[in-house]
Amino acid sequence: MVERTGNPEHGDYSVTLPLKLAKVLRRAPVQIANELAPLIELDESFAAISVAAPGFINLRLKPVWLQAQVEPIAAAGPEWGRSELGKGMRTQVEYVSSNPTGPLLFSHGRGAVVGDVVARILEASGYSVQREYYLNDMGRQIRLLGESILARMRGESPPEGGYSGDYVTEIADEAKRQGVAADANLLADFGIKAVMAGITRDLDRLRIRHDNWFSESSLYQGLSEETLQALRAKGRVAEKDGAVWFVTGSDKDEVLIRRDGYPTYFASDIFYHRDKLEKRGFERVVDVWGADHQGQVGRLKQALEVLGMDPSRLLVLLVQLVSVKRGGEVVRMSRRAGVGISLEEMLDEVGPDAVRYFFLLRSADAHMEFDVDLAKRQSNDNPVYYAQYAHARLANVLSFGSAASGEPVYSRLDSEWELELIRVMVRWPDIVREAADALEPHRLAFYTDELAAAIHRFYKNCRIVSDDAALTAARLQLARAAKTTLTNAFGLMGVTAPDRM
RNA sequence: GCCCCCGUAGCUCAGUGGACCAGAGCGGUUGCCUUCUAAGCAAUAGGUCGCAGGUUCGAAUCCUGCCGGGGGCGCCA
Repeated sequence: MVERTGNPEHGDYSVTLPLKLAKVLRRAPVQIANELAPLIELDESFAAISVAAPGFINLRLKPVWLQAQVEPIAAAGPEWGRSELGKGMRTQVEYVSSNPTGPLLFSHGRGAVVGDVVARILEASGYSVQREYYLNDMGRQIRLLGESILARMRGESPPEGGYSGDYVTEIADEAKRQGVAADANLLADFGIKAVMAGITRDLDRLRIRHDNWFSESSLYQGLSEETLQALRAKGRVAEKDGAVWFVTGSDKDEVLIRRDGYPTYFASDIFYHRDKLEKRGFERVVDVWGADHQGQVGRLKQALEVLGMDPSRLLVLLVQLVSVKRGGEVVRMSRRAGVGISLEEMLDEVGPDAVRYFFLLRSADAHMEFDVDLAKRQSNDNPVYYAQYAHARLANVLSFGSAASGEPVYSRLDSEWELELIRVMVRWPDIVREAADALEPHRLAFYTDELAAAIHRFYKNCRIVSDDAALTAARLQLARAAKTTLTNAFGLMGVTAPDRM
C-alpha cells in the first residue's frame, strides 16, 4: 500500500490504495485519492502530500527530517540497520555441505557465499541462527574414496567410479608417510580428514564459518529406525525387489534402502531433516542447495509432511550454476561434468572480496557468468573497487578533518547531493529487512552500489573540510554516517571496508 | 513426455506481490584533476523487455499457448 517511489519528482513514498479501492468502490481512483489525502495524518517528517494521476497519493519527506537523521545514524555505529524482527526465532542455515571426497569447486563457492550472507542477514534481523555443514561421511562415495586412495598407494588405477584427482595422490603419499595401514576403511577416514582440512581452509579464506558439522553417520544411531517405523505406521513403506521404498501415492515411489543395504540420499535427507525440525527443534530451516538438486525438494517435503511436520518450515534456496569467463573463453561448471575450476584457484587469482562481491551481484536463482578478467582488474571498471573506494575516500577525509572543531548545523546540508545521500542512507534498515524476508542477499550488493554512487557524488560536489566551521562539522558527520552505513553493508556481505586504497 | 530456473542495451545482469519517460555495470563516444584519494564525476549513443494472444484504467511484471538456453526427472551424489 505504501511504496517507495521510483521517481524523485513524485516524492519519497506513494500510497496506491485509491487505485486498489477503485474497483471495489466502482469509483474513479483520483476521486478517492482526493478524499483520502486530507485524512492522512502527517507527522513532522513529511512536508507535502499530493495527489497524482491516475490516483496516487504522494508523500515527500522534509529536508529537516532528513537532516535530523545524520547524527543518530553516525552514533548508532554497528547497530544501524540491525533489528529484532526475527524475535530470536531459532533458525538453521545449512550451506556448502559438499561431500568430503574432493576439494571445493568454484561453483560451491557461490552457495557458500549465499548461505553465509543469508545467515548474516538473519542474525542482523534478530534471528537466532546456527550455521551447519552436513557431512556425508558414509556410504558408497566414502568407500570409493578409501579404495581410490588405496589403489593410488599401490600404484593401481582407481576403481570404477572412483576418484582420480591429484589430491588423491597427495593424500596417498601422506598416508604412506604417516604409516597408515593399507586398509580401505582406515584410508577413507584418513581421506575424509585430509579433504575436510582443505575444505575448511578454503572456506576460511572466503571468511565462511560454520557452527556445527553434522555427521551423516550419526543419523544411523537410533533415529533412522524410528523414522522408518513412523513411515511404516503411516503405511508409506513398501518392500519390493529387495529394496525398501517410500510410497509416494503417485506412480513413482522412491527407494529408501537400496538392495545392497545402503540407505539412499533421500532416506538420509528425511532422517536429517526430521532431526533438524523435531529432535533439535529449529523453527525454521534454510537449506542452500545447488540447482541440480531441485528434484529432491518436492519428495523431501512430502515425506516430512507425512511425518507430521509442516513443510513450510523448510526453505530451500536453489543456487543456479556458475560459468567462468576468462580471456574471452567461457567454461561452464557442473558438479557432474567433473570439469571445474577449484575454489582455491579462484581465491588465489581474484581474492575473497571480489569473489564474494561478484557472487552477491546476481540473484541466486539466475545463472551467472563470472568474468575473471573484470573481477581481478584493479581499476575503476571493477564494481568491488568502486564501492570500496567510496569507503576509503570517506575514511581519508575524516582523518584529514579530524582536527576541525565546530558545532554542526545540519540545516546547512541542503544541497541535492547531501539530501540525496541521506535519502539513500535512511533506506538501509528497509534493505536489511527486505533481504531477510526474501532471503535475497543480492539486494545488499545493489544497495551498496547505489550508496557508493551517492557518496562519490557528494564527495565530488561538496567540499567537506572548509573554512566554514559549522558546515564542515555537519559534513563530517554526514561522512561519518555514510561510512557507518557502508561499513555495515560490507559487514553483512563479508567484504572488507578498506581505509586506504 | 513431466518439473524447476532463465530469456530486458553489443556483453553480464537488476527491476517481475501492476501504475511514475524501461535501469545499472562493462564496452563505445566526449568533457572535467591549483583545492580532502580521478580506483572519481559529468554528458552522450545504444533496447520490438523471446514470440503470440488474454485480463485491466494501466503489463517487462499477472494468465494461456508457443519458441530458445540451462538444470532435473537413478537402488548417482
